[in-house]
Amino acid sequence: MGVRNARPPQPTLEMVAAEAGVSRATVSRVVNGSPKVRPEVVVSVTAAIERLNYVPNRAARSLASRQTQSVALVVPEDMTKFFGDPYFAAVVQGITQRLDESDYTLNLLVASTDPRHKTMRYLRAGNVDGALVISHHTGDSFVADLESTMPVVFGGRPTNDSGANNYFVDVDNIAGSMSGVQHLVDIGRRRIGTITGPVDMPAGIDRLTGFRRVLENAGLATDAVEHADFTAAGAAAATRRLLERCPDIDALFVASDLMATGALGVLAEQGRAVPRDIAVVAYDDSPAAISGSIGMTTVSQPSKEMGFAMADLLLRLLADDETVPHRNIMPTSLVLRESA
Amino acid sequence: MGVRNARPPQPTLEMVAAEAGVSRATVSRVVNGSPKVRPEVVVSVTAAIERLNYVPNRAARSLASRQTQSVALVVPEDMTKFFGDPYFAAVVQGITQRLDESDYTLNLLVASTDPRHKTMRYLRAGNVDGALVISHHTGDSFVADLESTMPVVFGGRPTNDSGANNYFVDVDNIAGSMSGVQHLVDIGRRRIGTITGPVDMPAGIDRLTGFRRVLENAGLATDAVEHADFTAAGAAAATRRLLERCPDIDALFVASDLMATGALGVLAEQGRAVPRDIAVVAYDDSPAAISGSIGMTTVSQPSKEMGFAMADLLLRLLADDETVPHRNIMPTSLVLRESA
DNA sequence: ATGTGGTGTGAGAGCGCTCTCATTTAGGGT
DNA sequence: ACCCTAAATGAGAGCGCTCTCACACCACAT
Repeated sequence: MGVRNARPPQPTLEMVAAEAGVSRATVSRVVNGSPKVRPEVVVSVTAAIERLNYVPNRAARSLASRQTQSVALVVPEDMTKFFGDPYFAAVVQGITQRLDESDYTLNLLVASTDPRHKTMRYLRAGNVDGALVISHHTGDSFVADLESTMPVVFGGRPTNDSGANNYFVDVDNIAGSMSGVQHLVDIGRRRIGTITGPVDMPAGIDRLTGFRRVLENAGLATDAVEHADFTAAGAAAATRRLLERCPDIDALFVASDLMATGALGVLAEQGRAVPRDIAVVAYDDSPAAISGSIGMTTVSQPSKEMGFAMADLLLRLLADDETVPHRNIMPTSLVLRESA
Repeated sequence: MGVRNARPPQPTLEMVAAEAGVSRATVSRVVNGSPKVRPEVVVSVTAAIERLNYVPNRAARSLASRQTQSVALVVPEDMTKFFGDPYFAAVVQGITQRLDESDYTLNLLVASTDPRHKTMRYLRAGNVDGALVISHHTGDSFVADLESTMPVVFGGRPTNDSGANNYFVDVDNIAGSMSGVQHLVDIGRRRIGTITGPVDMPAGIDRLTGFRRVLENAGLATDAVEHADFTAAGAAAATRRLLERCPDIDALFVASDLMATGALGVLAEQGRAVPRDIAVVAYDDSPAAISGSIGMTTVSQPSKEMGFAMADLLLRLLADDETVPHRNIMPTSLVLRESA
């Protein structure tokens, strides 16, 4: 184990109490902002804390209070995917924004392939009071275990939302994708293809459903579908397959901005002009939508606000707020740029 | 505070001990893999643990052992910057790779503007056994406090590396940038400009120093310098300034791949062909170097390996390994692609 | 029989905090 | 003067674990 390179020991509550000439309990009250301490005592205790540069020990505190004041963000994806997609950046930003207003801290658990087990142990070991889960797949069974242990809020409708007792924040992905695809129909496109997200994720499934629904309503073919994995490279490959199979498409609905960057690359490479030859509508309205040489028309979802809402929901759950709604469905809107 | 939505209480060591008919101490030994327990006892205790689905409580453990088995990665940048730059993704990946082999967990602290204080409190509250710091700036005084509290390993030479008792992993940024700039000289460019990183960061300063050194050796002008902030947008603006001030440049050394994407955008926009009109050499060899339409010639640094090395160094420090070297300088190499 | 030296196990004292009570103190009311 | 109440404080029992000892036990040698 090792003796740890010698460090000056941190001051304890006990020491502060001695310094201030009061009991441990009183110092604890001051630290926790209890109203029932005489003002002058508060002052002297605060001074003692200052003098000793005291910081309460988290382990002791959480052992005694059975709370950790921290929450986890569980992301069942590998690092590359997590860092590669600006969508995650936005969500995390929203989450931290809300958390910064509280005194909870965030624990990022990007649980790729193997350490799924390790992550669960970490969570169950009482390291956090609650969890936020984003980008979960059908196969992610660990979620059920998690929910029996602590409050959980999902980003995106959970795959097993049968009981309706899950808490989650989402957009109406079907309506969102419908607005995007409808736009393609409205501008006169008739042979519309799509690059989908993973079909083991609600966001992937629902956006595909929206696509189909619009085309069926319009009496158009719905066979130009290729699946991808929410990565640029995966979308590029899918786009190649699609162009090979359906060379006649005049429009493309891509289930995320990041994937659209991949698709646009292939389109350029094959000499298909956007939007003239092929109009493209993407999804997310993340920075990826405007980083390229051509601005993307995309279904905008308030990713950052969703992160904020998730954290807010969880915090209220942790505060035993009885009034919290189980689901928070946020609005999407179509943002028109150059690609369609 | 709230009573926490009722959850089945987690089993404790005590309960496992009762279940297995041994003492707490023995269960503790089994859990911690002590060799001095009779094999048959190990079996029965393990069975009891399994039966109760026991997971040790981290708070209690760390209170008693004075260790947390987790380390922090402190990044004094805002979220957007952190998520925007693939360099960070690579480093984090390397860190987690090393940590996954151990039983330490990572705590990501992306400490933007305000919560610097909050971060320090978190760290000093004994939440982690040690810290990794990347992307630190001259003004980041909190680092000194940190070092007096726990072992710290830096990614990149610390700004105050006076005492030489800091631990860090880095590349020779001066030599690295020299190799890149020298290449520009070697291919016959004579009016070479640079977009630098922030000059309050060693990586920014050193890469600029390398730039200057090569040009001075070659008897070329070193005035075509514009400062940026390691973001694509910042670099784009700097490139515009530079082209305005020195329209005659025939080569550009950009201090990071991400910044180079911004520079290339401006170059394209202004109709300067790369590499014909302006040859570009970047730095990092991150995915950003190959994601664009033109492959970047770039100074490759082993970002992921550096993350791995940082974590490795810290873990050895935590294990009281006396033999750890204070600094680990890793090699760079020039990767030739199309941009120069 | 007695001693000697392991080796596995249990008892028990904390780790630094919170929180329930009991106790003290001050302030009315009669 | 008295009692009664309310407010401020302290004493002390844990929270679930680790870790130091002391002890019991079993060879094996004397």
